[in-house]
Amino acid sequence: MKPTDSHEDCRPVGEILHQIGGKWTVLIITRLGDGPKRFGELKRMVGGISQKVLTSTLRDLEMDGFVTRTVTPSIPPRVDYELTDLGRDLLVPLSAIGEWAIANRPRVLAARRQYLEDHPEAMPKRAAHVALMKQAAE
Amino acid sequence: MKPTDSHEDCRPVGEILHQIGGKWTVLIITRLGDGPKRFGELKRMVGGISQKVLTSTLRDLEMDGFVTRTVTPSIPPRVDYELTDLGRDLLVPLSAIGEWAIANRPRVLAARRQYLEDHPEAMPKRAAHVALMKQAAE
DNA sequence: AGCTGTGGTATCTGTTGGTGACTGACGCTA
DNA sequence: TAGCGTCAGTCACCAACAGATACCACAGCT
Repeated sequence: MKPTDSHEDCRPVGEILHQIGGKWTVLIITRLGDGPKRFGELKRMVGGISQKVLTSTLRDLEMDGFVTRTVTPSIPPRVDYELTDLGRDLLVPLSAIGEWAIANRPRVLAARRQYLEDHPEAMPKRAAHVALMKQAAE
Repeated sequence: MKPTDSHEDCRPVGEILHQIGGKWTVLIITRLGDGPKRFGELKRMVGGISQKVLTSTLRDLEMDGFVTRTVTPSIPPRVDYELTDLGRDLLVPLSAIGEWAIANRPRVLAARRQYLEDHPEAMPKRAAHVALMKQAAE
């Protein structure tokens, strides 16, 4: 089987999913789904994100054409972020997968517990796993 | 310090999307959608992935309960990977977002070109952006 | 001996994301 | 009038992680 053909169908998927797979991206896009938001507003809504990371994530989303950035040069300055048509378009499959994640998280957590029972030596190395395991513990 | 309640709806989404947002995860899951595959078979089908990354990605997917790993201790050893029910379940929203990515990649690429025109000084810092820009250039 | 094909590990580097300090013009307040 | 907080960032530094390169053990074939 030739890698190249089927390959080309899937590369862009990987690329774009890699983009939106950033740690905070989904949170931000779904928050913006309710309407335009200011920078600090987003920061408070998301909770736990640093300014630097929020800034760069929003820059990326702006670069990809998912959000617009509107600056009002007042004192204090005001910056509004809003989803573009493309962003709202993305919101559809994104929230679909979001609902899937919410609905199936127990299954994933159960699978993790199971895995650790079956492979007791498998120390979870990745932080994300540890985080999920803590969720599983409660 | 809990910022918001709606927060809790979205954390799991971020976590799971971060997992499947790995560079190769989507490729692998969609390949496995056609049926069980052997390690080397997957490696050839995906094309360009290193063994280590394929191994660890499959480990993660196994840990999350998306694939099963069946070892036949022959010489040479044989390892088969197959989607679980949970994995096939995930395949549905995942391929939805996959189709979105394929359909909308031109829009994203156009947005990137536009952004670089509007902000000529904005050298893309992230490697993923550079990769996409190269795609945009051709 | 040397090669291929099997699945996987050891090591190293580039990227991501996180922390804390700093900006600059203003408004509150004590 | 000196200090503190708001707002939307930037900068320097750093730990953690993802992913690429190289290697391993085993068997069969030539």
